Amino acid sequence: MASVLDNVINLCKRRGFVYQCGEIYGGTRSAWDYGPLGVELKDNVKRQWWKSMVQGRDDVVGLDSSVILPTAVWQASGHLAAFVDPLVECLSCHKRYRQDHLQEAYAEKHKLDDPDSVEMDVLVCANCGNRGQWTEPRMFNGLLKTFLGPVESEEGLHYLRPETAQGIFVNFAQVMTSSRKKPPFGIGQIGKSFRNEITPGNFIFRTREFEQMEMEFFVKPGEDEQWHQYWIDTRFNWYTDLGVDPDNLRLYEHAQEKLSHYSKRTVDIEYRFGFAGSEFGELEGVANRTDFDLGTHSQASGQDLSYFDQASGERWTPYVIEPAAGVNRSLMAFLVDAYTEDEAPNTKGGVDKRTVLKLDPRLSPVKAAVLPLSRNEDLSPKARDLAAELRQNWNIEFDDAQAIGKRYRRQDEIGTPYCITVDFDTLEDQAVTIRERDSMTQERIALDQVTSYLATRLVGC
RNA sequence: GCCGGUGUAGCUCAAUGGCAGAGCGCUUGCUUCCCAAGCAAGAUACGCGGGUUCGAUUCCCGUCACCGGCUCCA
Repeated sequence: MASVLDNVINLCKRRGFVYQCGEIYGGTRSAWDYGPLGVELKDNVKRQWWKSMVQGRDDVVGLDSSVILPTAVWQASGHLAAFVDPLVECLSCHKRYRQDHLQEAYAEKHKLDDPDSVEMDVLVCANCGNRGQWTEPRMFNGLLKTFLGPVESEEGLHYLRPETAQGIFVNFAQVMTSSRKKPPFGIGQIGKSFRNEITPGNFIFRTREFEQMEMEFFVKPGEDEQWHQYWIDTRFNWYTDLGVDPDNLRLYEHAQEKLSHYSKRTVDIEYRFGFAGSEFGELEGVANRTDFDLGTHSQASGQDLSYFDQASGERWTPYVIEPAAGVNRSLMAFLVDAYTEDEAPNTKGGVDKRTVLKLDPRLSPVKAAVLPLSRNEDLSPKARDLAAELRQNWNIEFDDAQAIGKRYRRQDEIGTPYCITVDFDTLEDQAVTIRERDSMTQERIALDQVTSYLATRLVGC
């Protein structure tokens, strides 16, 4: 039995939302390419985020910082140390473990204070029961390396960012003064990040190249906990406002001892993707990063990144609340949540399956399709003219191939909210039939009113 | 990276050590055609490399990719 997730993946490949990267050369894992419909959808997701998180708010400004930063940034941020994990492998069954996890588990069980002192030859493989048979630990680095400059040497070693956040922290003081903002305020940014994941997988869910929508919100210490809750709620509502069923969303509170090196508290927003192993998958983490980042960058760079509060005469380093969302993951969640299979009557008196993407129109890759009732020397040009007019404002498809019913279904499948039919009566009454996707209701609208008809219904697109 | 599984058309699946098949989809034409209609025509596949063989999509080896697990978290 194919799951909704399988159906969505299939639809994505079939209709050109997502292609496998480098497929003609056998493909590569790590990344995916977005086709004609995929790029529209992804762009719409990003635009909606930007509108609600940056443009729509007086207390947030935007930024676009670079992928490559000075190596010192990653030194200070802790990523060079924290993104490296020691891995060991059981010589008997070849199962792999993180060495520090094994040591911690052993130390806890035997009430030892120092996990680092636990020798490998006492550790037992949980999978096969073999004791003390391990490979030497190998360091696994999660950062992608590249070499800058004419000669490939260690001096040219740089890293691609594993998160966009650091670009915000290092620009904090400049943005604050040039935009004349003061805490509480935020800096938002959308961009690509890179992580050398051990196992990419679950379609576009985990990849080595991915896109993030991050916002760092700077607040006065002591006010951080209220703001943290505010952003958890605000971000949860963003998904439901764009049509995601709240029953398919949940909040996941990170255990205290498993928090990232920078975080005091993190709450994830997860979606019920229906993965084989774990049903839910993370869309977004909302973290309280405290003053960790500005603090370490102040210290390492020698630049003062604190804020002088004139009202109270105090100087403090802001705390940071970070809602960090995955573009590709949320795109996937919107698709899975919108996917429905209706039953619709057909001309033969039977019932057909109708696949409909019930996407919010703001996310739909195509806003309307213009369909002449049949391919005809009078109807097709008339319809092309209308499509050209509407294209000034929206992404519009024109389709006159094959039967009209089939064309409606094709549009339903990609989530197009409106289908506009030019028929033989149009030549007489200068009006068209507009059919709405979910209700399948039809209205007769004068040709010169079509733009304003759509404009009132496609608000925010 | 390791363990297990899988690679045939856009999709879902057949068959075969000797010319590669279907359904759906797609393209073109015809039909005044409003919810996957009909008729006709057409395009498209054995993941890649090597070996065995007179001959390999089929058997063997390697490789690449995908799926499931380990590790990760946007």
